[in-house]
Amino acid sequence: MAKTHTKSEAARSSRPPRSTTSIAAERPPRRAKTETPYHHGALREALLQAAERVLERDGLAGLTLRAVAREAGVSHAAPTHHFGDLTGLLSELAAVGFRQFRAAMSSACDAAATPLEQALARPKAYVGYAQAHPGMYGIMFRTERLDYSRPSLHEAAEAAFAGLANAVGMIRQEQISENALTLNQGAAIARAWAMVHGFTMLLLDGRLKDILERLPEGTTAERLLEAMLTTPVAPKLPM
Amino acid sequence: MAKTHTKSEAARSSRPPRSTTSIAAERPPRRAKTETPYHHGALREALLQAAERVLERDGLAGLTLRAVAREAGVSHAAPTHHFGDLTGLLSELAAVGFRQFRAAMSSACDAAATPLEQALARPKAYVGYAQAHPGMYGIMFRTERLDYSRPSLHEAAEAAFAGLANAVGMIRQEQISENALTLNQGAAIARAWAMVHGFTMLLLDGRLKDILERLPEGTTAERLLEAMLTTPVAPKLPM
DNA sequence: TGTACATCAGTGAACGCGCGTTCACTGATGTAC
DNA sequence: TGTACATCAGTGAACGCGCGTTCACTGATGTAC
Repeated sequence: MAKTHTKSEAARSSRPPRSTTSIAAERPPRRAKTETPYHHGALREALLQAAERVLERDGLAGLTLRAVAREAGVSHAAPTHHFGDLTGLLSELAAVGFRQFRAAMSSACDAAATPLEQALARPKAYVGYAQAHPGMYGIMFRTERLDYSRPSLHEAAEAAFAGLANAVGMIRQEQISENALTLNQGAAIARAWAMVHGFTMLLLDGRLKDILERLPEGTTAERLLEAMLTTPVAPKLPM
Repeated sequence: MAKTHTKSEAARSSRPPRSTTSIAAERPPRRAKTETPYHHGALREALLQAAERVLERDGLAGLTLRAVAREAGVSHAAPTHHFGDLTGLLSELAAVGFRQFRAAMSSACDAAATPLEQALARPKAYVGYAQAHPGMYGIMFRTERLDYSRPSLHEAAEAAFAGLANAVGMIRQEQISENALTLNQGAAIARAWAMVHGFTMLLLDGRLKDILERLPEGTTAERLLEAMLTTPVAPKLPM
C-alpha cells in the first residue's frame, strides 16, 4: 500500500520524460531501481485509492477518470483500461466502501461487552464510518450512479445489509428468515435502518446542527444518537 | 402557468429565426399576436419550471444552465441573467421544492380527522412528496450544491423544518421551545425526522425493495411506513 | 543460458462534445416632456 | 397625443476548458524452444 503510494508520488514529481531517457547516452541501459518502471504492477488498486482521495477531497463532482489518473500519476487513458468508464470505477469504489463499512461495524460489534453495548456499537460504527468517509458513504447510497450488475458491488452491498438484518433479529431475539418476513419484523428492520441511515444523512448534510445547538451544552452527535436509540417512546407512536 | 408553457413550446417549435423576420418583406412590421414576443414576461418562473422538468427527467447530472434554457426555449445565455450561476438556479429551485413540500404536508395534516390519523398524515405526505418529486427531494437535501445564504432558500427550508418540530411537540403534548431542548425532546425530534427521512431515502434508492418483497403479498411501502411508525417496540431499544 | 516472439500494460496525441462565461447587439418597454 | 430617450430583457456568436474516447505506439513481461 505505502509502496504504491510512494510510487505514484514519484511518478508525478520526478519521473523523467521518456524521450530524454531514450536519448541520454550517459544513462545505463537498465533503469535504476528507484526509478518508476513502465509497468505499475498494481495500478488497479492504486487507482481505487486515488479515486477515494479525490472523492473525499473534491466531492463526487470532481471525481472524473482524468482526475483519478492525475492523482495516481499515470496517463489519463489508463483508468479506462481497468474500469471501462466512470460508472465502472464508481461501482468498484462503492464495493470497496461497502467492505470497509461492514468491517467497521463488525469489529465494533466484536469489541462490545454487554448486549446493550453491542446493540449500540453497530449504529455508532455506522455513523462513525459515514463521518470519516462522507464521500464514500455518499456514493454507496446513490444507486443511480452505480452498476449493481457488477458482482463485486452486488456481493459487497448484500453482505453489508445482511449484517444489519441479523443484528435486528438478535435484538428481537428472533430468527429472521431468508425468505419471508412478518410485517412486524419488516417494520423493525426498516425502523432500525431508516433511523440510523436518516440520522447519518441529516448529520452529514448539517441538518442536525440546529438541534444539537439547542441541546444542553456539549451534547455530541454520538450522545444524541444514543438518546435517540434508547429513550422510551410514546406507547402508540415511536416518536 | 399554462400560458407560459404554451409560449415556450411555441418558441421551441415554431419561432422564426430573427434574420428571416427582418429580411422577409411580406411580413407585417408588427408581429402577429400569436408569435412569441421578444420579451418573455415571466421568464424567471418559466425557467424554474423548466428546471424542475429537466431535473425530474434527466437527473441532477443533466441539469445545466444550457439544458434549462433549451427546455424553456430561450437562448442559452438567458438563465445567467436571472440566476447568476448553476448554484443560484439550484438554490432557487430547492426553495420552490421546500415550499411545495411544506404545503403538501400541512394540507395532508389539515385533512386528517383523528389525532392518530393526523400523526400519520404528515409522514405519509413527506414520503409521498419525495416519491412524486424524487429529483426535487434530492437537491433539497444535498446541501453541498446549494447556497443557504440566499434568503429565499433559507426561509423556505426553515419553515418546512419548523413544521416538523412542532408536529413532534404536538404528539408529545409538549410545548417545544425556540431556544432550548431537553435531550429527550431532541431525541424525539431526531428520531421522528431520521426515521421518516431515512425511510424515504432508502425507498428512493431501492434499498427497501428487498424487504418489501419478503413481506406478506401486496404490502405497499405506505403500509410498511405505517407499521414502522406504529408497531410497539422493545422496552430498551426502539427497534 | 540465450533468443525469439506473443501478450500485456500504459502512453500521449488527437478528436469532438457540451459546458459556463463574456460581450456587443437588438427588440421592447416605460417615462419625461 | 406624439416624440425622444433611457433602461431593461433576451440574443447569438465566440472563447477556452475539461471531459470521455479512440488509436497507433512502446516498453516490459512471460513463455516456448
